[in-house]
Amino acid sequence: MVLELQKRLGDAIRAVLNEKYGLADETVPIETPPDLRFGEIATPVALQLARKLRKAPKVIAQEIVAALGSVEGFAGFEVAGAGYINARLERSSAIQLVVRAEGLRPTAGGHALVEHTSINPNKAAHIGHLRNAILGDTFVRLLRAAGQKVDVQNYIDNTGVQVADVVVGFLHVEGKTLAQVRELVAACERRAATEGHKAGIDYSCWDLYARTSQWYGEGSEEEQAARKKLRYDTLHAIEHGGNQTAEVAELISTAVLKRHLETMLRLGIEYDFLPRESEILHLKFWEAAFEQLKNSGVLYFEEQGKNKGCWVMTRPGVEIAAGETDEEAKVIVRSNGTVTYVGKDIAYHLWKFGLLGRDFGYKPFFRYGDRECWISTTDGEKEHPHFGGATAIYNVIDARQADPQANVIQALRGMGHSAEADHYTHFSYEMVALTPRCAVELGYTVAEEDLSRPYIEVSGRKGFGVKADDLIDKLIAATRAEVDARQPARSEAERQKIAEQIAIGALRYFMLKYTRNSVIAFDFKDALSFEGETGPYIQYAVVRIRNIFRKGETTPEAVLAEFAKAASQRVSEFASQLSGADNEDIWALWLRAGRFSLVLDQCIGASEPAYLAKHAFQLAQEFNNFYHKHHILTEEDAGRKTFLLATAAVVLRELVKALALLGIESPEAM
RNA sequence: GGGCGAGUAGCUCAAUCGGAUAGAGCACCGGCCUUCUAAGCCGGGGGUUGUGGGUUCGAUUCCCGCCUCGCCCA
Repeated sequence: MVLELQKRLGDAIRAVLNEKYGLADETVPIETPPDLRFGEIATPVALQLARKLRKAPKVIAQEIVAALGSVEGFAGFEVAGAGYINARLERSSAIQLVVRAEGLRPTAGGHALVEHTSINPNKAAHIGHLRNAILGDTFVRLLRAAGQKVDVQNYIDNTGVQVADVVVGFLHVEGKTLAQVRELVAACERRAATEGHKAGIDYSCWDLYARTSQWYGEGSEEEQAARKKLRYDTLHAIEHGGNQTAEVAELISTAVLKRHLETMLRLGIEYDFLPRESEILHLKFWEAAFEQLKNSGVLYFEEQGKNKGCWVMTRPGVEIAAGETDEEAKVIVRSNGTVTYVGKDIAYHLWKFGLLGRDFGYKPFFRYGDRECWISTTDGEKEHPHFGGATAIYNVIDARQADPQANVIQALRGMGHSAEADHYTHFSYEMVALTPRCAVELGYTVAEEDLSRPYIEVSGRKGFGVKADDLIDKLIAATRAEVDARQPARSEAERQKIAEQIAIGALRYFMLKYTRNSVIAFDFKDALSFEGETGPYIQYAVVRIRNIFRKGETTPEAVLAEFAKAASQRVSEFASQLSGADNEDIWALWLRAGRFSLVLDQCIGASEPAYLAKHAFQLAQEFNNFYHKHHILTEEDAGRKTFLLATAAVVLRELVKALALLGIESPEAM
């Protein structure tokens, strides 16, 4: 409702500016005033025009208001402050728009591809991965709510150095054979089925990875050199494929990947397709991309300087005189012929936009009940869904990867794919670190100089961090204890379900309340909090509303249907329910409820889910205020009671909708 | 050395393209459960927005210098 009326006001003012002053295409900033006494929508447009028109801002504002006349949906306009134009809405018609949930749908169409999670399949997922997956999954939900077709991908680097390290661990630190690793993987799966995910292969790999990383640095210089060689020989064997080492890597990475999918499923996170590095290598994506890069002149062969013998990338705006070399140029193919990570990433992104001319093979990998998650393979099934060929892509990748991401975009642009480069979004976010206190609490030894720092970076290599499943378990245990105390009459299964809903709500909200470029200094005290600005606070507001309808023996749907039917005859009654100082909070609540499409628009425009998290919290907060001030079920005036019930019903609908987009369920009881 | 990000209340964070009195949560202090659930509500103290300049009718926001911290690259 608010978005629609903002747009209408902006259009009306632009028309006035055009007619009255001959100003075409003037941007009209639309704002929300700091207080309801200034109206509901405002613009400082007169302030910015003062110099151009050489008139006092107040005079311009008055002229615009006079020329505006009446605008549908608005009760009036006034000039305030230094020259603001404040608009007041026609409240009774505005609430009808809110009841009907009318708003501008953001332009639908387009095929978006969101890549998130992308955990190295060599150890258990940790809290940093949770932030990535929750941000990505929430953004997928937002895009879909805006009417876009979205494919969700989780890129799997199953041939990288991290996987190689656990393979070295199994084969050379622990001295296992392929058959023994196969048996271990199977044993872990059996044990995890009965003992829970702590018995999973990802947990054993967590420790082994840390041990192996340490092992590389131990022993004499000769031993260390031999171990380093072993590491790279293992990596190359895995990349090449078709040998026992690669088979171990395949076993481990596949088993760990399955665990990751299970962990994420606990949070309601699902994927459509899992493209793997092994297929990017074996299906020779790079070779196809290399030809295109050479032909388009993006890559050139360096004849001299420190990058002699490498294929490097031209840099926009950098002129290299004849005989000179660009020492800062990005190396894509090293002088020994190996391709850098950025090179392979360029090939992969050409595929994402349907520009590579090659495709993966596909086979089903993981079942979500009603649908299948597919994985890449060299020889796939004949019948499969089509992935790739997107018109817009979003890569949920942490801020440390900003440079390589920029390099890929630069390569696409250099190849002439400027439309694709424009629709390539590095959905960047900062890391999740641990507070020193939290690290000490977990039993890690923290260096003296680190104790005074605000946070310490987690490190999989050191085995330093909080595992995702451990955190989820801890949250469920805490919520379960509370639910058991509050809901003794409910069944075991019901209590468990509610506890899980609250725990996941707390976790997802915690990861979404911070804007993306803020480092989260993780602490159990904050993450296990269920009060104040948290998921459970919002869920609690939902439960309160549901209780009102339960005790009132009616439903939100019935109330809203009746309300909508009678609306046209009751305009003046609504107006009186919403006027007067005592009702200002009720109007504020309706207004907040009507902001949804505006917030959705802003979230997508800024790639920032935190705005919706904040919106949901504010709506819940204003509802709690309303809840204490107006007692609905004991209201004696029937018309008033219906009006209050309709208010609660609309807030319920908006809260449930917003929570669902944040991936948070709304419990029946708490 | 170069690049990117950050610095706002005791702590953790917001602040819609430069806009009206810089807002929340936590913590602290004081109230509110015989009512639709207190995982809640109300009230209170808390700020030279790192620092020095500049642009502007107006700067937490934009520009320049400096300081501190983090990350990436060489």
